[in-house]
Amino acid sequence: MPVVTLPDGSRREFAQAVTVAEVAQSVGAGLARAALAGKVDGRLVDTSFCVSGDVQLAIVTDKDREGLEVIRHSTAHLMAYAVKELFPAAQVTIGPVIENGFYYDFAFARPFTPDDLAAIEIRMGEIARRDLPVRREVWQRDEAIAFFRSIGEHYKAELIDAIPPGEEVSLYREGDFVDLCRGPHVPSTGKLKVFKLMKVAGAYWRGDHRNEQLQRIYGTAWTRKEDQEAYLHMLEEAEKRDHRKLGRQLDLFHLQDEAPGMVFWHANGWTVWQAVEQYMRGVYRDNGYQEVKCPQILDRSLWERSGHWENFKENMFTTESEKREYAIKPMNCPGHIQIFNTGLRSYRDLPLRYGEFGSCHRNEPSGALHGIMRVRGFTQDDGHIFCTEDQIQDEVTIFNDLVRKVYADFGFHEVTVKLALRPEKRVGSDEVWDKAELALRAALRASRLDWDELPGEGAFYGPKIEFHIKDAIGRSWQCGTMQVDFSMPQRLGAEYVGDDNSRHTPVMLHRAILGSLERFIGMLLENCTGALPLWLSPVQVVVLNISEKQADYASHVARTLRLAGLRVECDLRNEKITYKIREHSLNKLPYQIVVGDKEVAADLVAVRTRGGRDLGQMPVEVLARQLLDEVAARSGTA
RNA sequence: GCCCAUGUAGCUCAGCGGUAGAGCACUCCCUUGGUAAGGGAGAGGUCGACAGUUCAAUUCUGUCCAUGGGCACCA
Repeated sequence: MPVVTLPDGSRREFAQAVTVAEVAQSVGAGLARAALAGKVDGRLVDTSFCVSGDVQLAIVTDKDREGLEVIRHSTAHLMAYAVKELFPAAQVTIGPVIENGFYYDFAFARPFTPDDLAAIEIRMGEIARRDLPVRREVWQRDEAIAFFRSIGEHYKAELIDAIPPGEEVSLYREGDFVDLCRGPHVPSTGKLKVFKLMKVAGAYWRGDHRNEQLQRIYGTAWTRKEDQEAYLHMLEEAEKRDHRKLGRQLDLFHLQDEAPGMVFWHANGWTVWQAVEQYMRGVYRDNGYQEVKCPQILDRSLWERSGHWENFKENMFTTESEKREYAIKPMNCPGHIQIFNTGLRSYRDLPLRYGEFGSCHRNEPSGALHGIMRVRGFTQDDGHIFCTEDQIQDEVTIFNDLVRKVYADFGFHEVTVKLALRPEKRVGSDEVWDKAELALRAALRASRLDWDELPGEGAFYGPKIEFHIKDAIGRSWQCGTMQVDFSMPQRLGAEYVGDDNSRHTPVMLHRAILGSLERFIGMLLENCTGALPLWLSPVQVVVLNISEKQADYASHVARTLRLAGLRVECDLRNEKITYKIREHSLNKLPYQIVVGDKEVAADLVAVRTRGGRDLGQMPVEVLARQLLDEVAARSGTA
């Protein structure tokens, strides 16, 4: 006699075992129609799930987040069904839910074309309208494997083979389509109404590039048509925030065919760069770093000793001269160790912190390049801290706080933190890795940060904390990082004399706050849609004359503001004031000063912001002071 | 590197087996105008590169290069 407790606390008693659907029906016909799944004692199940004992039960509908996930998962199956109907020779593999939708990977002899996608989407709609019931079946694993082999689904057979013994093998059947799946799914295909196929892409079987490449079809699915439209609209809007578009519009930088992955910084972009770099130089200065600068090119033997050659030679640019082979530096750490090694260091010198704006080159795979976010020539705000084991946690904790302060100054408040743990290919003993990973966890806890752990994603010499920021369309990019390294100092012979008067190897912390200046500036642009805060704007103020008569006065105003330390332009073109204002506003120029006869007569300036806010008339000295305050505060501009 | 798509004027894009078109930007002229586009005229392109098919290729085919979206990679 099961007693079912609903989320509102009400209890229902049943004479015998009941399904989730029947419980929903007992509450009301409307709820029964809306039911997509159930949540029994916190576990998501099908509406056909049978409740035999006393449980907490919630009926999941399209109002619930889980309901949307079930819809997306079932839509992935619907797509696989449609693909199998249209292309029986295609093999199905996996089809998970992802943010905003789902994908499904297929093995098929020829590529799916955009026309195929359109046909698949139409067929999906037809199958959905058939309103086929979706039924769960539990199979014996050997039978399931034999079954999928018999219908030519070899990937599915392989997947079942990999399910741990003792775990249930569940299949879902809708119409003629049967798929291995943990579930749950919607009760029938008629629940799937709002979806759209987005794109086709290649993807490796089991995510391994040594395996065959499958074809992945991405789709989006929603509970309501309006939600899908809003999502598609959001994507369109996000395109306008693309840093590549903004870079062109605002005349910041460009890339061209002759230099793939290397940036041409224009005067405006370089001004932004300098504002960022000078700010970071202050961060070095105020936080106990010594700024240094190392050679661009170093002998191959050094990279062999550091371990970089073995791990990354394919991705290093090399050059040779007089029978010596060199590598263009992909990293700054070996250079910093060379500086460390020039003197006999004492434990009293530690922690010793070096910082560099290090220009690095890496021959990244062509497919990895992305605007200025992922490039081949880039500049890191790279630092290395030489310290003792006892100092690690403090240094990492201080760094964690510093990163968040710097990000806040740049207007980033949503930062996700990840901890990448030992990879398969690594140097150093397990004992050393245990120590390094524990140290980073302890520091993260001390900084009261939440983090996700990424097994196998660490650097070859140590684990790393990663600070991620999202771009305009929600892709996550690593910017800051903190890495503990017990190996490289030893490999490159770094030593200090301890208080016991004997030699020790220091620990090395690799750290960057921005990561690469290129990427960080790209993120900045997308984050503010090109409307940079005043302190970072390439041109902060433009002075506009209404007609020729005020040209001298306008020049005088511009000169005054420039002498006050602002970046100022004067626009004396023979154009209407409305025309000039429109153009500078589109260029996101923060402050526009209008001077006409009235301002000349009163010795004032009329000020407006790029957002169209009228700040009225004021003496130019007052304006200068206000703007300098805004620069100092690093705040945004309307 | 792999899969798919794309590459035409400075930018955004249309077009087509018979050697190219729009809007904006640019130059000149008129206009001296008070807070997001005043009017007129003009100039500008070996249609990404190289091969092939063809009487004829920007258009069709192939290779390469680059870009975009994914995958893989990311010290």
